[in-house]
Amino acid sequence: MVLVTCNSICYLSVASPDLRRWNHIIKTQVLEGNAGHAIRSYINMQRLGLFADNYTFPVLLKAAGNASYLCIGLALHGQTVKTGFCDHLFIQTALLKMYSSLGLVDDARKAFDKMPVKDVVAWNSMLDVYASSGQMGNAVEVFDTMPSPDLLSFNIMISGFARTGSKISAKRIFERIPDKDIVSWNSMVLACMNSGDMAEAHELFESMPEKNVISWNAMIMGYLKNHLYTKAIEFLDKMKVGNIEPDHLSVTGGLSACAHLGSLETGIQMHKYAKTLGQASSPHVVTALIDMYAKCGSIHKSLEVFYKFKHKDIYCWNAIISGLALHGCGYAALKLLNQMRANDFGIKPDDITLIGVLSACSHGGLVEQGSQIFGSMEKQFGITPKAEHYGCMVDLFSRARLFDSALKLIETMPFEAGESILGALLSACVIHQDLENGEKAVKLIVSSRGRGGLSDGEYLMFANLYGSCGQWEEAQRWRDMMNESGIVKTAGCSLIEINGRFHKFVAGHGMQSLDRSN
DNA sequence: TTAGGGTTAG
Repeated sequence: MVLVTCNSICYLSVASPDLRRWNHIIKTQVLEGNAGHAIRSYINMQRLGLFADNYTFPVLLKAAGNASYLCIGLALHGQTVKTGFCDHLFIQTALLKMYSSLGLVDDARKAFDKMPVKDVVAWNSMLDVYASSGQMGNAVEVFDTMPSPDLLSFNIMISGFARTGSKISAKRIFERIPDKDIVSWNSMVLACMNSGDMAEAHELFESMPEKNVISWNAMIMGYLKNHLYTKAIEFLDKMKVGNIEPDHLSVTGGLSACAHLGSLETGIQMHKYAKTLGQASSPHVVTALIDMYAKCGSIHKSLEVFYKFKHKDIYCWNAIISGLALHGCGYAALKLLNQMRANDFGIKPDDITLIGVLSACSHGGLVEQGSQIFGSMEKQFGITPKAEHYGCMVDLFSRARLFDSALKLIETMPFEAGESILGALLSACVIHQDLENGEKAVKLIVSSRGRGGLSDGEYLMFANLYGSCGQWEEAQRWRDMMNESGIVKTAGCSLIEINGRFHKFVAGHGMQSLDRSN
């Protein structure tokens, strides 16, 4: 038998019934992430008169699931029925998983229900389908029915509850495990973090019998999620002192914290540290660097990192375009949009790219260009505008004082105008001291939500609108209404770094110095 | 066969 390789697709030049060889080839291709090659190998195999067996089908079904090949997946399912392999336990489980990967949870359940005999792998696979899609009610039902749950079953349940931020349910399961492993502990820490209970997360973290890099990252990411950025950096520092080497996600978390704090100095140090760790060219880290430099005010450093990086993917492009938007560089953002689509890179913009581009147009006052892109999103980019895109356009029109266009867009859009869209409209009226249009916006907001449904921010914006136009009595009336409704506005505050120290400005209270604490 | 945040307007 002679194997010929062409573009990583294998052909047998001599028709040999060596099915085991083919199974090995297909399996390797799937493991390498080449689902398309695996399917094509299977087609070639069939051309040679060979048929799939109980080793081939699970791998093929996995390939179809991984690559979201719905039609191929359905055809393979049909073949298993025709050939009788659908009675095979492993193939039934593979079918269940394939439907799950295709996002067809109900079909996965059907495959599960059809199984006459279910082993623990089948039960766990069904549990995982529900837990990873956030359907914890169904997961509990399966978990309670299964005959003998193992450690994996318990861990799947905890991670499912962690994802939905259900700390109490997660803990109930956690406490039932006789021999917890590191996955159980890490998932439980995440459950606490995702439900906002940082104290308990910390307590658990301290009492863990062993920790790995994922345990540390769970703490860093948890603090980030809960907006405790300096705490996140503190944990990264502690990793350095301890024996755990931070990985690319630890560094990404640290950079993200710097971005949120606007701390360029710490960000630069973090960049140096990433270099010493050899992670400065990980795609995650590069994206976080581009974002950090832009958010900390240095768009030039941001561009430098972007241009130096050779393997630019959609995340990098989106990060730099959003960064340019933040800095009001409308034309530069448009230029990069064209560059990414050009043959050299050939990357297809997604909905996030377009949010960045539209906001760049908005900040740069490029009304015509923004409108043109928004109008051709479907045709040119194959992207249906979401509420966020409408929000950018309302912002763009409002900033350019084109209130009629903004109002018209709000009236015709297929969504109910949320707080952010109406807020964009209103804040532009405040800036331009435009009482007439501002009142229109107030009426729109009040009528869409009712007076009882107004947020504290909206009450204050109304008051600001009237105040900015010199209507002090009306402004006071809205403030009074806010106080009457029992809303206490949290004081606005901002952090700024001066010579390595953080200073906090709280509205109405001036400046406080801080030592790296929020 | 179970654990982890790269990019998202105002």
